[in-house]
Amino acid sequence: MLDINFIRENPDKIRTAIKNKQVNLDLDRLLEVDQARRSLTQEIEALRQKRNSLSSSIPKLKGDERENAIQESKTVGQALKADEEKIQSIEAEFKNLMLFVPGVPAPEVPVGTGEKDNIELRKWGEARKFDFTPKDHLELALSLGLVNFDGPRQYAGSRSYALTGDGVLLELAVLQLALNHVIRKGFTAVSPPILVKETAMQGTGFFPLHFEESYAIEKDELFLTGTSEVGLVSLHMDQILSEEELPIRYAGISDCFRREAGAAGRDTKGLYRVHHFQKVEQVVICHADPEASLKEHMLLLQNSEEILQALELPHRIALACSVELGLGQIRKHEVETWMPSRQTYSETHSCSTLHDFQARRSKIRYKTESGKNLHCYTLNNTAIASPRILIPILETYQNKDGSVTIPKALRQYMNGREIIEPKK
RNA sequence: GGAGCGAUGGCCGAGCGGCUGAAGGCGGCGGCUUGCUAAGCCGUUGUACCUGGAGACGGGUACCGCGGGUUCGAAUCCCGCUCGCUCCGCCA
Repeated sequence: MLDINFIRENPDKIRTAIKNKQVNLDLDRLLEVDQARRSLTQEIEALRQKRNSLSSSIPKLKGDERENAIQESKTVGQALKADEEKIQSIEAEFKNLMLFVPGVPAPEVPVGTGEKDNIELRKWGEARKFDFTPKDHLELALSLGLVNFDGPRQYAGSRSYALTGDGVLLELAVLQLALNHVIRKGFTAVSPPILVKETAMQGTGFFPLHFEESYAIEKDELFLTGTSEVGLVSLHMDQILSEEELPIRYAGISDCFRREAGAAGRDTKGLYRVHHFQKVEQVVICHADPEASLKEHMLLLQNSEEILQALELPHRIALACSVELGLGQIRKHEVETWMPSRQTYSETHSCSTLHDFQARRSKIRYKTESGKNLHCYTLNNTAIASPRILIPILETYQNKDGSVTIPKALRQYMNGREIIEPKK
């Protein structure tokens, strides 16, 4: 959600954002409703003022004067009731439209219509050259006994899987590596609720637009979060923080659930696109300052790169173009890790700046030294997500005999082991 | 799941139809005091929106968990919901 004052004063910026992000929103209608809402509010407040002054005079009056005042107040009350009913629908429409106003992309964000317009900023590492025919992660994982698809498919449906044996340990290892890495950077570990109310989904910007992406527990009116970002940001919902608390840096760890509603039939094989995964997520709540926010953004990006470097996985950083940005995102960097079987860099991390988009929805503010309450800025980035990250690990670290060498950084979390051998 | 109790400002806590944006205390801030001194005294102290003003600041409206109702008038009465606590039951 954006500041309505900003929207009123900068309709052109919003219009451009709507166009470049390809958002479906009638801005003129919003401005119209805003105008109607304001003038009706003024009318209502004038009526209330009248009623209040009558009410306070009534106890002091006697006889006819008192009766007249009561009658007049009744009349005012009726007019008020009519106006209040009228404003209800206006207010509802206004609130709904406000939920669809996009954040304005940062100046450096390229205008684009698809992934092809993202700008590659840098690459790290060299894609491994194999002197044998490499297997893909699916073949490797199956032959090493790291995963079971056949069973889960029957009782859990498509895109389901069970990690087994060393697959479980490998997943725990990457999660621990990432979590410890960001904890060392001063982030506070949090394992937040993943079953949340609609208010948290709306507050973080996932609802109403991406309602179809989440699993709903209808019976209890709860939703499964697709990222711990929801739980972490919502931790401070409706709060006025003190300035000294900022920036707040969290390392969330949680199961993540995604319906992949718009991706039917895409990436159905293997561990790339699944409904349920584990993720260590970085979330920052900082001052309402674009510069400070940018610094935090770069810090988040750096953390993720360092984790991939610790794993010695080749990757690249791309600046997402306008249409690739989510509704609230101001800027986003994709971190893409080289996946040998796909012969391409594929997204494993996503680093976003949202300015006050989430904080306004979630009512997260802080009090400045001068006593003003400002909405915080929020940011987030993946630290690691599994099992997707297992794809480049298995494929990159595979050996000719079908075994997989465990990356050095993970060995301390794998009982010091160096290799995963095929089952006999 | 059953029974009961509760939700008031940053915190504690009074109010239980008009005099209450809300007593009192704590905390915070400003000032005074400097022989009650890790203290005393005085003042001040919420949030949002509308509106006037360059600003300082002023006017108005709303908010006593949330939403509705009764009433000329609701923190106070009624209904629904949410959350918390206690007891019973069930249970990782």
